[in-house]
Amino acid sequence: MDDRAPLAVPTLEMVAALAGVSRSTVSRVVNDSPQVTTEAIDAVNRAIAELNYVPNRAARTLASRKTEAIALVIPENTAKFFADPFFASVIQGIAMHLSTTDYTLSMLIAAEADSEKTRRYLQGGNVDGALILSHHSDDRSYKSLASSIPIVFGGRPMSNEGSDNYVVDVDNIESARVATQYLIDHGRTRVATIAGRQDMAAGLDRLEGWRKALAGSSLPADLVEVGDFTPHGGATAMEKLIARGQPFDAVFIASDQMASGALGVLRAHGLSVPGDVAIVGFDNDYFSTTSIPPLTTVDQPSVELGTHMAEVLVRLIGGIPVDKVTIMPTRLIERESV
Amino acid sequence: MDDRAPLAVPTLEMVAALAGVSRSTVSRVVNDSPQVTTEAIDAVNRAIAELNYVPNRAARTLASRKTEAIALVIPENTAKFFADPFFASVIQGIAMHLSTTDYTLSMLIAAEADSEKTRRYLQGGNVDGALILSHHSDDRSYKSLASSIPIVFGGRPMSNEGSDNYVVDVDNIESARVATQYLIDHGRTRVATIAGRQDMAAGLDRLEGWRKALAGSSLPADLVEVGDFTPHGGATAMEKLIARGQPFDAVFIASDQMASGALGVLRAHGLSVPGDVAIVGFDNDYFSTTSIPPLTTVDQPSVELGTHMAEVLVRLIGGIPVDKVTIMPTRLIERESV
DNA sequence: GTGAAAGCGCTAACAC
DNA sequence: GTGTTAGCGCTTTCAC
Repeated sequence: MDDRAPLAVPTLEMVAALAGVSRSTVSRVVNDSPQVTTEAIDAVNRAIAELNYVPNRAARTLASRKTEAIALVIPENTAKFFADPFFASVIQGIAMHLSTTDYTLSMLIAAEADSEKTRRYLQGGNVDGALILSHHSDDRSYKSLASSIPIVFGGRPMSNEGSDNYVVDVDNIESARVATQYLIDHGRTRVATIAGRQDMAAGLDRLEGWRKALAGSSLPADLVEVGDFTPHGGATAMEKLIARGQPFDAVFIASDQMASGALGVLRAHGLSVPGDVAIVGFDNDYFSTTSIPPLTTVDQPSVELGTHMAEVLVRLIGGIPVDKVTIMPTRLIERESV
Repeated sequence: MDDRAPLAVPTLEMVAALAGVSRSTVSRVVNDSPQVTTEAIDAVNRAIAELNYVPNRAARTLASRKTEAIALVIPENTAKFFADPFFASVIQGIAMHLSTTDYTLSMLIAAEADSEKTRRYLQGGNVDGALILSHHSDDRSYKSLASSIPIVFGGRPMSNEGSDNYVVDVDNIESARVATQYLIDHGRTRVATIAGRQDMAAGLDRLEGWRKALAGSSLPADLVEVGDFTPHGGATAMEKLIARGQPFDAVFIASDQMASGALGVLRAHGLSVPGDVAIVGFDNDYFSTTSIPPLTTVDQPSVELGTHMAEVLVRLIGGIPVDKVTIMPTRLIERESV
């Protein structure tokens, strides 16, 4: 109507004027301060509605020193696994949970080249806290950050000496042990493994679990090939395993994605599952349900892992006490590959 | 060393003092203003390094009215497809590209319940622009936003009447037509389709392409079942297709994820691929390369789609002219399912 | 319970 | 080329 003030973004001051109160009062109402009279609240809310007022986040952040933002740091090498259903689900869980709060989610692909940039961003008062997704060896730099800003790790950091971090994880060692033991309990005596990347905790720990199970049954633990958690990596690892020429009747594969690649190779070599080779995977992603045969695998609550990470961080920021370490439960899903 | 000023975050003012210049000059250096003497630049940079100064983003945003932030809006219904390799790749492309710029990526899961919240966020001066990922019918609300903030759509909006939007997409109709024609050219005469969700443009358009090819060859176009782009949906659709009792010797499936589910059903029914039924999928995700048999499919440059979306938006924000519509090329990958 | 006043840390005219 | 001066829109003591 009035073209002279075309896109005037309403400010708190305008709301105050319209409501007939001071800016402080408007601010109090907006921030749910308890000590404001009902009348004032009503007047202000009416004015807010009428003006279609939206608080300016930058101004708020500047004045309050709170950003209401959380960073999701994904190391570049991990970003390549974006398509991995496990990671995707974790991220989805994080995003979904945060969308129910007032926090904003900033996604950061941390270039390994200049971790400086990431550190600056995190320390530059851009966010109230950070979620750091599972990654490899050089996570020491992030750990140091924890002293200046709340941080929650998804998957234990590689360098876990201090173990003074907040982390949400599953018990990879025990889960892998159980999975391997399952194979042994089903009469398999030559149990190989396709391990995950050895520069990631999950890769390391699942291999460790496999070793433990074998050691406990005094079975040889020599058949190990390392993959990279991708289908292609799984296929390559399986090729190598077969090329060794040593017989095996079972394989514990550290991720269903790798299993998807491995299964194809097995079939190409005329090896049947579970007839010739029994398989147990890890993740319980959709591949494991649609594969031929459906995969016996270790289920981990991926979405919940994300949800919980977000929850822990939000509490941490809010000064509410939380457990440093949360281990989410896994369970073996029995299907037809064993 | 000096415990009396423990965590004093350095400000621009401190840098100015240390460098012996005014705050304006520091600001100019930080913002790469051309008209500053080399000496001044050096002095400032030295001070910045010494103090480990990081500009406060909120203050900057407040003063300059630029946020240097971009929102990635993912409609809640789309968020469920987070694990879909196609979406994951697009997001990865976006994030990777943005990480090379100064822009920050805010991920927003847009709850359908209150799209108000999303709109407010986008209009509240929190971001300089927004990327909106492919979604369903009620995208009209977002389109109206385009007048107040630069917006780029990934995948054409459903309600494309005005077509006055910036969009990055592939030609789904033509790609599907080519895929279907390929089946026909290989002698198949009863070509069915498993379509994608009909409340998404990609679902609609790929079905349309299939129809076109069939019409062009005067073959019947009656065998269509609708899936939801997930493996499970693909399996269900295939079950229905088979349950019809009408013979078919080929199926164009609107996504490789659905094909993964469908393939299992085919096998369960003792139908061989491509012997009994030829299959062409869509996406060229990793499933198509590891499946048995490897899938002939339509490749779309998913990561590049994301990269390009980000590029277009950044230009748009910068006031640099860009094409409204970008259609990225697809190509048929011939493998062994036909 | 409410208002006044003083910034939060930075950018952006405008002078010099 | 560089400094001065105003704010950007909000929160937050501190009085009243």
